[in-house]
Amino acid sequence: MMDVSNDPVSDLRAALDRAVASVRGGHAAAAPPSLERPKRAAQGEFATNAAMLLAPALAEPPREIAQRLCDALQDELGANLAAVTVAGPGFVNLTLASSWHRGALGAVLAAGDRFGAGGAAPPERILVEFVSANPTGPVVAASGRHAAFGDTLARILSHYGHTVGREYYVNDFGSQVLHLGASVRARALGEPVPEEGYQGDYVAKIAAALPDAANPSVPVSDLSQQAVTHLLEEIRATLHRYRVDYDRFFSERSLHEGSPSGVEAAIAELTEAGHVYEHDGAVWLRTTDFGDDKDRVLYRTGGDHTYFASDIAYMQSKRDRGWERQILVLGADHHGYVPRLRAAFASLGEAPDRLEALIMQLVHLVEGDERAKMSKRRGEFVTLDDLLDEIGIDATRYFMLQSSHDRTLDLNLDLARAQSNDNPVYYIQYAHARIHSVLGRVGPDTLAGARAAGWVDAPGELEASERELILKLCGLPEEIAEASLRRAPHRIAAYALGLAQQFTAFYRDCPIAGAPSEEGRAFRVALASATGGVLRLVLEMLGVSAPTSM
RNA sequence: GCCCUCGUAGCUCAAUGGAUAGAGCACGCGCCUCCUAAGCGCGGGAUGCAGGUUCGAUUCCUGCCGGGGGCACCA
Repeated sequence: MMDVSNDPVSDLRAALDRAVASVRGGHAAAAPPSLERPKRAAQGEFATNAAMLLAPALAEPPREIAQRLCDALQDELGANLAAVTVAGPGFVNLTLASSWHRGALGAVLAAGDRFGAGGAAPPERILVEFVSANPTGPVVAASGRHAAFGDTLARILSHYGHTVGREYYVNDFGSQVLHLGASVRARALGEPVPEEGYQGDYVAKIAAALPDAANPSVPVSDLSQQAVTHLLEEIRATLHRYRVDYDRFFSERSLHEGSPSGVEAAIAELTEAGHVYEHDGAVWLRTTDFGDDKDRVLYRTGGDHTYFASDIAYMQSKRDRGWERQILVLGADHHGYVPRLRAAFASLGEAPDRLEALIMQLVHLVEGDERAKMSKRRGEFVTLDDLLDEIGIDATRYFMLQSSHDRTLDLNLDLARAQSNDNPVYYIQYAHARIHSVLGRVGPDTLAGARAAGWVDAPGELEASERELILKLCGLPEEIAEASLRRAPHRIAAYALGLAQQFTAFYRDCPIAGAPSEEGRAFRVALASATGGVLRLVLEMLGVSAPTSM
């Protein structure tokens, strides 16, 4: 559970709940009341719709209920409440006193790197599988979206209190891999690459790197495995450069080894549960029992397993290794596959909602007026490494994370190249560097003293941009919760930009090193320090570096 | 044809039932004796169309239009 004393907004919500309880008597509200930041400054620092929600049950005008709620809030919050008013159709607007803001800053500083952490209720063991591109070529630029999304989602869920694993499912078994091997062999011998093969120049590089490439006594199937191993190392290195590291690269091949193999064990379990039947010489899973629109084949006529069978065995493996929830980050071209996966998951006796498929929309790399085609087989693609060389790791990660995963993303290469300094990520990093610079100016003793000070009883009113910045900082726990619950890393990208903007406004309005009083200087140093810490925290979640000078 | 998904400023994106829809880029005009001008201020500009539910809809529902994707004993 969240440590309530380190989340000022949670404390405020608790006070609101008590006030609402005293007003509503025995009546129940239709929904929990909101407590949110209004868009306009004239509407206070927080607003609640509680009175409007209570109106039907109490059969009274919302504004009258709101007036009683104002009195109850005044009793709850005492001197920490500067103003409370009824507005519009029955909103209650609150403005907090400077003592509240000072206390809130103290709570943020006390929380440190744990600010906004641990809200998950209950914490779960969650496995996030992402990218999982076939190991038949380098990582393409578009996979950078999947990689950044999956990785940052994992970081956010982890901060929120879940136990999170990252896996990459390696399709190292089957005909695509054999095509790769045949292509490498053809390149090594200077022969034309087969129709079904891979044409890219990278195939020639692999051929040059593998001693057995042209050796006729080494069968193509062995060569295929060597090529996969080689490519997998490249993939791992590229993703590591992109700050994406996995707990495990899970081999599909391993599901076919041993006796019984993973696939055999999975199908045995499904058979035991009565979901499997034979028809026309093939073995089928009755996925229509769990919402799919047709049954699916596990073993084809002739005995070959389908990829679906391997996928089921992999889901079983995840389950048996103790993962309570499985998140799959899939490409838009796989969404038709989801109903059968969900049906198979249910057939394994799991609650269907514990398998979540997040469908990523496409990334288009735009160059000039054209969308670059990215086909591995034709060798016409931009690799993730190319993109990182071109616009940098920080800009790539931020750009990929900026938009919601269910929207298509056009990444304009010309723009990214020409205007990389205008990317929002630099603005955020600049705010962080500036904080570091200012804090260096005041010296370590002042900094330590400022951080340790208690602010609650200090006199004096705060400047508007000081209050706004504190409120922005206080918004982090809620953003973490939203980003976690909605699987929406882009919220954190938007928050980071907003926080940087709020800091810049404070920096403009309020001299830090040159504050008029000693007490005010210490307070501003503490505020800048807290902001730097939260910026570092969110940049870390985004996988973007937090430079101390620029 | 059927199914899924997305349409918000010129462009890239925010906003999961709240009040006058927010940023960045681009554009126009102003700001460096001043803790980093990679910055700040001011200005114009947007919810695809039509209904419905609601005190209140960018948000939920229906239809239409437009983009993307999917409808294999392929991988």
